[in-house]
Amino acid sequence: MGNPVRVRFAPSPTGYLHVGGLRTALFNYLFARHQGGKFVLRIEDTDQSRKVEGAVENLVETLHWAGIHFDEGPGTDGAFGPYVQSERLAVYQERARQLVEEGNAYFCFCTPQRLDEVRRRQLAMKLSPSYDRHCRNLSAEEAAKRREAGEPSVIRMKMPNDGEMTFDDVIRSKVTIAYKVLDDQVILKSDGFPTYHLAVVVDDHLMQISHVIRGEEWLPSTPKHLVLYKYFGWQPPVYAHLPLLLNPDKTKLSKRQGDVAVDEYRSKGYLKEALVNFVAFLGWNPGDERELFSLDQLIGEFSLERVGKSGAVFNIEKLNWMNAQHLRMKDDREVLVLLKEYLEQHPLNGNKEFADDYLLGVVSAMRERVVFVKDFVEKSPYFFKPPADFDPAVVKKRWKHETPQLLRDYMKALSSVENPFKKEDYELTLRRTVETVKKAPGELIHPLRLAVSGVGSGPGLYDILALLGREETIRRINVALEKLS
RNA sequence: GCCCCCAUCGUCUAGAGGCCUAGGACACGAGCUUUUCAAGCUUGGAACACCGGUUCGAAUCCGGUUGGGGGCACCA
Repeated sequence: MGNPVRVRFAPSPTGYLHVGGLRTALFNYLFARHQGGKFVLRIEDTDQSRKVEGAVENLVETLHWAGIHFDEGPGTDGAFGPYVQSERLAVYQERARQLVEEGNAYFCFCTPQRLDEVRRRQLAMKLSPSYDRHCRNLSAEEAAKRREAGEPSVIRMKMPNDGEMTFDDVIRSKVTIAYKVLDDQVILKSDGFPTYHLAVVVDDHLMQISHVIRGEEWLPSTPKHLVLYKYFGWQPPVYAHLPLLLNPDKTKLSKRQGDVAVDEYRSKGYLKEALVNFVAFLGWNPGDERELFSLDQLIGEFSLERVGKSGAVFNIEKLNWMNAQHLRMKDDREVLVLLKEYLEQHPLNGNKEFADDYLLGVVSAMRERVVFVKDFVEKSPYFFKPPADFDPAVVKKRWKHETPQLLRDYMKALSSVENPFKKEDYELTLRRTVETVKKAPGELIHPLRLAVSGVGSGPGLYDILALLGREETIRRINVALEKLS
């Protein structure tokens, strides 16, 4: 066995957790747990201009909601903190200075305007934009003099002039890039903050990260990181670059084309189980035909070897299906808890309280027919309040001349039954009622459903009646009679 | 423009040279079941981007083409 497995999820706190971020976090988490390693959360807030108030808290909260818990991170200190990069400035500055002293980096005094001009010129000449290394050969003395004079500067790393680098990636095997297409990257900005490239290398090393599992957008800059490892004389981690999550038009997943924030899915009523399961299958699969997994099962099965290379479109239809599946896997009691939560947050008119037993009845009647918890209310509102109106199409189809009489007969029969409190009693009574007048059951069943629910579809009629109870059933029939006759 | 990555049904994917007249899932169509709607079951249509090689044999290996994506900041 080699070094202990330590992985990290390192988002920048720009507001909310993106589903792509969730996927990256999840893969890191699954890998860590499967391997018996540690999962670290590190906040990459080295761009002051992109700071968003409360973003870290929100990020952590969302991760926890999804069931992804970190072993070390902000507020959960391990031996390698702090885990927020803006609190580690001195570390980066010292390392940057070391690089300068050893001749692997240099001070650069070029102004943003000059850089801009250079870039424009290069573009005009159809060259790829990169720093022209104007300050690379400044003497140490001159650099010191200009810095003392108060001239703003950054530190750039020196890229080798020629040759190429080949590195291994668990997902893509070997990747080769020529040094000459790589820039003398800024590693320390003029405000004293590091750029991503320096911070990520220093922190991953100091935090003893064994595997870097991150999005494919980092693949082209990995050689820069590797060069830094070489300059520092450190052993680089194992890299695994995950395929991107895509919009339906195959571009990199972004808002404008649907929801992208985990919070949005959460508030739309997606179960964390479904979202996690779904996102895990974007780029990974267990190799057989199972696809419904709990988080624990994912941990048990996950491996980087089974991660694919090509981007995956975020397909909401399948997510919906998975949500329904996960909802069905829960027993009635668990669903009851979710339903009560929903009811609390979305009070019906009159704020009526419903007994657990009643709600449990609704759950078992509707569970095969819902995708979201909210559907219990939205797809069968008649369980929560009497129908305000009646579906005209159904009225037209089912409400016949003889209907009112049939309904009256049924009410009468119901009233005379001793104890019509069981589902079977509603059915028996109905069959007897139609038999006496020589009608088909359907001639009463359909209008009766319409009368009590206002619509033409739903759970078994007798389930509805039994839940509503005799009194309410009769009340609703009378209202329907009044409104529809 | 330059560099890197990728390429199987509309979508997510299985497939690591013969088991592939390419399997599963979502979505879609049909049927069965049923008091309705779902669910369930059965079933249908639907893909190896293209061209060359290698090989007795290629979705699988190699090369090229095309297509798509990503990256080229004092952003991550």
